[in-house]
Amino acid sequence: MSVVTRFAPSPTGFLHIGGARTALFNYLFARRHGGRYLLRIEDTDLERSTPEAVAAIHDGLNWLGLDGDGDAVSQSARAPRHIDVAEELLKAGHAYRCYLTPEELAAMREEARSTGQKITSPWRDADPATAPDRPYTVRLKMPLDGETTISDGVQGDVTVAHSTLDDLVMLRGDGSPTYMLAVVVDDHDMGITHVIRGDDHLNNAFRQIKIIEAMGWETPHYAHIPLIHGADGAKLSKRHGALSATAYRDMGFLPDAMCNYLLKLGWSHGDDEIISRDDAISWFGFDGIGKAPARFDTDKLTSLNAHYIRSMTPEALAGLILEGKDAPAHIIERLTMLAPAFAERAQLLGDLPKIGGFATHDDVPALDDDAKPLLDDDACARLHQFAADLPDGDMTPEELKTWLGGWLDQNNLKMRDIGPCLRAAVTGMKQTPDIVMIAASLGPAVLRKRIEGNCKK
RNA sequence: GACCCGUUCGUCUAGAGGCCUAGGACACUGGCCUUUCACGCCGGCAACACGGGUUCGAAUCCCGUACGGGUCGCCA
Repeated sequence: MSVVTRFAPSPTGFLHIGGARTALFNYLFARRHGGRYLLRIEDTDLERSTPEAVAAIHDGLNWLGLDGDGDAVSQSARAPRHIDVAEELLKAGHAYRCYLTPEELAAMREEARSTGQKITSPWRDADPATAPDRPYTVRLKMPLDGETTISDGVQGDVTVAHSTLDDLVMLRGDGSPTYMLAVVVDDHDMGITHVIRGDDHLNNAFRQIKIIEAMGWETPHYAHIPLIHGADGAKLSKRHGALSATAYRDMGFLPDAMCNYLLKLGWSHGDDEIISRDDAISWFGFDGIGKAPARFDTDKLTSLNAHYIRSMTPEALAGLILEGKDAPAHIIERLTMLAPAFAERAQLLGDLPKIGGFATHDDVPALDDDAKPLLDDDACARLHQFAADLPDGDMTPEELKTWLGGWLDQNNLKMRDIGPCLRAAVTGMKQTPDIVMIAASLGPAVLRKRIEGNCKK
């Protein structure tokens, strides 16, 4: 049997971080089994669904490399089909028209809540001839006794007594299908074999199964994954910072880091931490998923991001340092050489231009507050001497290091006498990678210009 | 309230009765390296929610308690 999974977000905003993980798990499971991973937009609630939100979700999925196979299905477009199924269930006697008004329902619900009972519509077994002339909903007839057990891929065997299940509404008073009906019909029609979703749907599954059984369809395999919580353990909400996947892109996180982090959040493969997409595909399975909700930890995401930044190519890093701007060939070459060293101290993509900005041009860089104190009169005197003695030709870092060693000996100086002040004058900063490597990459002309510019006294 | 699910270091987790004086990662922290910062390396802190069983032996199995989460919509 070929595996078919789906990610079915409701387009009420952006791609939620929890949704992104659900999508990832669906994607991974499908790929693992050589199956298909589909997308369905649950836009049944037209009032809350917007085209912008649909676009935002696609944007988020695309960023993470989790586009669905083929075009996304729009649930709202399938309403006629959903209604047909409800009619069929009505005809077969599995469903009934319920004429309860919202007010009556509210009262019954309150009553049921206090007694711990489920609500039961009096119309379930009423004589159709007594039906009033007013809008009605179509409800599924739940079995009155017995129980249902779901063998969930993550939760294991879960059993619920039918006596706790109320007759779910499939068609609203205005004739439109509800989510409960729509998911079931769509999953069936799309041939979904494995339903992987948040465990907030676990209880719904028992209701949905009854529609499936009433239609005589095959029940899919379920895997209800635990939700993600905020750092304080509470449900993820706005006060926990960013909720949307793309907000993390804007903050400077890499999609690979995000996927790796999301994968590790609630799923594990022994002690493995850095997991490539290929490994994830070959290792992923429900047995590695924990049952308890996990807390979102930005620190760990950040450390993973730092790792993935370091693994980027020098060319890609150079592009990031330039923030997409054009630069002359010698600058590109310089940045490509320096990039790995810059990457070593970056945690977010936005750190790169801050760290390597001084190398993106040949002008004299401004001194920041930490660098200024390093350039006192003594330091500047040494730097002028250094600039005067420096040979004209370009040198490799090794050659410069050798020359510098000799120069220091001649002048009876130590590296600490020239390193910090040279760094300050040439980069404008107190902290950078190896100054010898930087100096070599800048070349004598730029070095002299910057020393003179920043040591005018 | 009813019904479902869960509970190992601060956080993510390894762990499927003896391999556990509980391992890894992030965070925190001591040190080394060094021209600064970072990386790296070495070390430290720190957990089986609680109480009963079962067993020669339990983080692992059973029961209860506490706490946390989820669901109970003509929302999805």
